[in-house]
Amino acid sequence: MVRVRIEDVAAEAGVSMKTVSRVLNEEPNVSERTRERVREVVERLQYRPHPSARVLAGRKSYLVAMLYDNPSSNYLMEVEQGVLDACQAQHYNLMLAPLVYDAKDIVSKVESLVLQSRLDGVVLTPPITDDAALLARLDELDIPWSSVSPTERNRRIGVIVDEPSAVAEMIGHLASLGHRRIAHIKGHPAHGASHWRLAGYREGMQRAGLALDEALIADGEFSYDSGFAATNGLLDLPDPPTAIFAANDDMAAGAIGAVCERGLSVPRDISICGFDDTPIARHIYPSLTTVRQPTREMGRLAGVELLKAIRDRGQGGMVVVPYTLQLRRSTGPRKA
Amino acid sequence: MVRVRIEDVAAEAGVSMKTVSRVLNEEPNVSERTRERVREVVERLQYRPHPSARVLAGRKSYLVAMLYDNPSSNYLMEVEQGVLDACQAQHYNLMLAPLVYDAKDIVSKVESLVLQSRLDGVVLTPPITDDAALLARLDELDIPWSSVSPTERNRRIGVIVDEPSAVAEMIGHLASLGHRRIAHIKGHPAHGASHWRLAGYREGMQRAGLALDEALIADGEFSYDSGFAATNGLLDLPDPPTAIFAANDDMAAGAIGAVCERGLSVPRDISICGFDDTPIARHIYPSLTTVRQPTREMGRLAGVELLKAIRDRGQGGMVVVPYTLQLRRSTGPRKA
DNA sequence: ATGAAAGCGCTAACAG
DNA sequence: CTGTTAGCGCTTTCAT
Repeated sequence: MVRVRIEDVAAEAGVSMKTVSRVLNEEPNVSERTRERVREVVERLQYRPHPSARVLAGRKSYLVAMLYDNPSSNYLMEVEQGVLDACQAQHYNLMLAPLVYDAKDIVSKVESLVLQSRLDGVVLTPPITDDAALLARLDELDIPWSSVSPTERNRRIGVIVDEPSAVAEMIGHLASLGHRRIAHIKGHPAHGASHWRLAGYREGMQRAGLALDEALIADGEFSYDSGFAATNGLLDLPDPPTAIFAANDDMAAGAIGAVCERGLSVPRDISICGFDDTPIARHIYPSLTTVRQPTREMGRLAGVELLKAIRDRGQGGMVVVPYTLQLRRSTGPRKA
Repeated sequence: MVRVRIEDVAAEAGVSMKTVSRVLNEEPNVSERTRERVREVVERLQYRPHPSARVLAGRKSYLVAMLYDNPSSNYLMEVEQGVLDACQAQHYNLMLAPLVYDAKDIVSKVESLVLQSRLDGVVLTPPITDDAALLARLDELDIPWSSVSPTERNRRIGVIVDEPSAVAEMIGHLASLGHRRIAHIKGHPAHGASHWRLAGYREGMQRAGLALDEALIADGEFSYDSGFAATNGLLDLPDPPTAIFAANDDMAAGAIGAVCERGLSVPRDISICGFDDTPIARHIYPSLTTVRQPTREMGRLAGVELLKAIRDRGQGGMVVVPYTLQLRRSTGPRKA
């Protein structure tokens, strides 16, 4: 089994190398008949261009990187799979770039990464999506970038879900179960998602006509432990909440842990809900009511939009994907 | 910022391109003085070889693939990170190759992958580790391969933990808590791990001097749902177990769900333990007693051993890494 | 121990 | 619309 080269295809199709190259790269100036013939030969010979030769000769690297901070979160790994889906479909390579989000030298780190590896573009994930200096530098270098769930929603290219509406709807669900004292455990302050989820909480409370008690808004940082601690604080309040909306599933899991630890029961004594629909949501007891974001699909779309922009600056945009409320067993009617 | 090429280094050091190349690739036939001088210039100019040029000109691809079946398991993503650690450290690229494990055409699929992408080697994960036909073909093609937790432990290159001992120790722990009727939920039959964990269960029971009741050995397939179903079966037994060892954490989570569903309590009414120490183990209530495998480290070592073999056939071997018992809250004394 | 020349397989720039 | 020529930056081969 010896490798088929572009020359072989050209000979077989009775055209020049360059014509084959044009067909492969969907460049203009090839007649439809020739195009067809070349495609047929490519298919028959199972020809695949040699990636390194392509990169070396051309000005594109066919390489994009995904920049991320927390390498072991479930969420990120789902996104990664999605980005990978998009890249593989278009024969791009994906480079994983774990970054310690230390604002000090992040710009220069990314800069050398981009230059050294000749990246064609980058996918940004929270909270790196919100580093203004980095975004500015990428623009200067003319490197297309695409963001997953950036805080600034009108930022050119990327994917978002309408988080405030999702949360407001979730609060509405709790209200419809009779809850009036609904608490919120906030996410990590550096993540834009925390901001939008809090906004959705406020809006949901208002829409449901419920009083906003600042004592019911607790600090968290997206981790299990922070959800656990925040819940203990809430339960110690003189007039504790009957429902808690945690800004993500990990914190909701922590909340359930804290409630169970006190010998209370979810949802009988208190309802808990989260956000993300990570695998854990189905695997804890009781199963978690949460907002489902199509995480993998979001990664894929972020990749697709980025590749559009790479092919043609000016293409690619901000895609809004739908969320869904996953009503499971951790929420129920307010205790009589 | 223009790219430094090997020519620039050569000129600066007053030698030929080829000499620089020799130093870079640690080839012989360069005097120590020259070597030093070249290294100094490389450092000063911050020179990095262009990966594509290297691949195109040479016979190595600097590319290894990780073959896997189930793309969304926590376990696999940890392993992947580890393999990535090893690759990045040695400037190799990692290609992710999700494969539908359908024994029929897996050999030819892998074959074309290896040939088309010119892989220098592959990392295999369960259950692909155990496909004899595939292993034979890789050997024929002279492609080095490294396995993570293969069933056959004397298979040349890879990483394992001593699973039978780990499980036997866990059973010993349960026995020391007074449990005598200890059940086991088996893993997926196609995975070698299932075999070893069952063996460890039998051995542990024997060592503890406990009777082996085949009715207490239930089928599972590593999923939450299969653990849930198996547990329901066990609890319906005329003389149900007081402790359950599930072959992985997901099934243990399912077991806890099934127990809670019946209004029973873990560990008061029944003890549950798992295997793997995935993130879920700390995030469910009660937190899960389990066997910790250093998953990411295992991926890294599989990568390291593979790269040794790539550099020099005959190098690389089977590494045994230590396990640890993570005693948490899901196991306790047998109910009086 | 070192170097010169000839590609690797493709695309860019320029001709027709 | 199509083809020719000259590299991309490195490693290989073969001299010296």
